[in-house]
Amino acid sequence: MEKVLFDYIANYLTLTSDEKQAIIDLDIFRQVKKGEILLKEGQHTKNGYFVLKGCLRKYYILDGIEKTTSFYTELEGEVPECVMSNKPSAYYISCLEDSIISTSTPDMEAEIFAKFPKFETLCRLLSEELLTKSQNSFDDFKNSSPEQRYLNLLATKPDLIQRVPLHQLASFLGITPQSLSRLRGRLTEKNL
Amino acid sequence: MEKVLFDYIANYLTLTSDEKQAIIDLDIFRQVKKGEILLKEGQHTKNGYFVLKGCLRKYYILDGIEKTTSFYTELEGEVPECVMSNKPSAYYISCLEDSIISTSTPDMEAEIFAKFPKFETLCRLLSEELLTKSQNSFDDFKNSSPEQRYLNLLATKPDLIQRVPLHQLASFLGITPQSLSRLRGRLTEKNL
DNA sequence: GACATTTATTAACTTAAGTGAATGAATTTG
DNA sequence: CAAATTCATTCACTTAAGTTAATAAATGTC
Repeated sequence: MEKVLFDYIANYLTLTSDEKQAIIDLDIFRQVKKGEILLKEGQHTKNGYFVLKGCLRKYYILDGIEKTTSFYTELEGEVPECVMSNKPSAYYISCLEDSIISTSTPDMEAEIFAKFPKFETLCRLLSEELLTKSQNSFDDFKNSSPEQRYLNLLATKPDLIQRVPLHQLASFLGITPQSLSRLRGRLTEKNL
Repeated sequence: MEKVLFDYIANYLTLTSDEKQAIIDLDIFRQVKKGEILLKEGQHTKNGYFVLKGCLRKYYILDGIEKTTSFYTELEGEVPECVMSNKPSAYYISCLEDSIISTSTPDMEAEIFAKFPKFETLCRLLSEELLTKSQNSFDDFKNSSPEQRYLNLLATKPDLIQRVPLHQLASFLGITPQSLSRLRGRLTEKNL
């Protein structure tokens, strides 16, 4: 798994073997079993999550209904809001497939930034890029209909539709499972 | 305007007078007149924008229709995607009110990070916080109906509804101007 | 001040999403 | 393997959003 992570980092900057060793020494890799819940509503974790293999899901429970808003697959992840804010988490993060993830905490970051300032640059670049992507996705979401969102997902992340239960995809697309089912019916009818 | 900016920064870290002077020396403040377009679709700006006073608007033109996806008011702003990606901009940024903004470029950042590493920490913290906020807003958007979104906006940013034309608010809320008008009619009828 | 443009609303009609309920298939679990 | 749970689909019905068009008010411009 080190290789997967280092290849990813190599897109942003070059690490010396010292620096790589410092990351390995942090002992950040963790195996997670399908179904395990990493974060629950009301909890105060300090862990950020980054997926090396597998898939995590972020969801809220509103009026007793699960509302999935994100999936994290290979080379994706997030730092939960509660890590930054000290407020209890408003949502859950669970594991959809047996996964290997890396976890980090603000303390670990502070420690490694002090030793290797380069890592702070890395984190800055990553969060700037993620911010831009998040804003882009949000704009696209606002500018498109449920059908366009589904087709867009099909075009950009076809694997998700295979890996993930459809009713979870539905709330990810901002609609109900019934609507998604109907929408797919309409589409396959059109493309006979 | 320096004071406004420095007070904002003070929420994240403490600056020495040397560091403040370095910012002033960058000469980043700029007056923008209502109606001015700061960024057009197809352009390749290197400028990020941060509003000290006034209001900017981000919009796309799709099928000849303006789709507003963001407003930036006091102490808000963004670094356009084209700054990061070298791709031409997919959207416009225009000025809704006579405004005072600060602009920055990656070159300016590199220069000041080299002199004062603290500024890189500031930028990391800011983009991490903005990322969390962006993800939060996106989640809320997915989890709510147009009516809930409008009511939420009314509760959290009542000033926007005064400052901004309603048809621009509509696409910001992910609906058409007609739907927003109807929705408001429904609401005022309920609350007689 | 007259004219053009922008903005907001309203209405009639179409389309699609939400809701509640039922069903069967697939998957999980004891 | 049987029972329970989860998952996907379908249906009938309700609600609301999209669309097209018309109108009037507000705003900006020569």
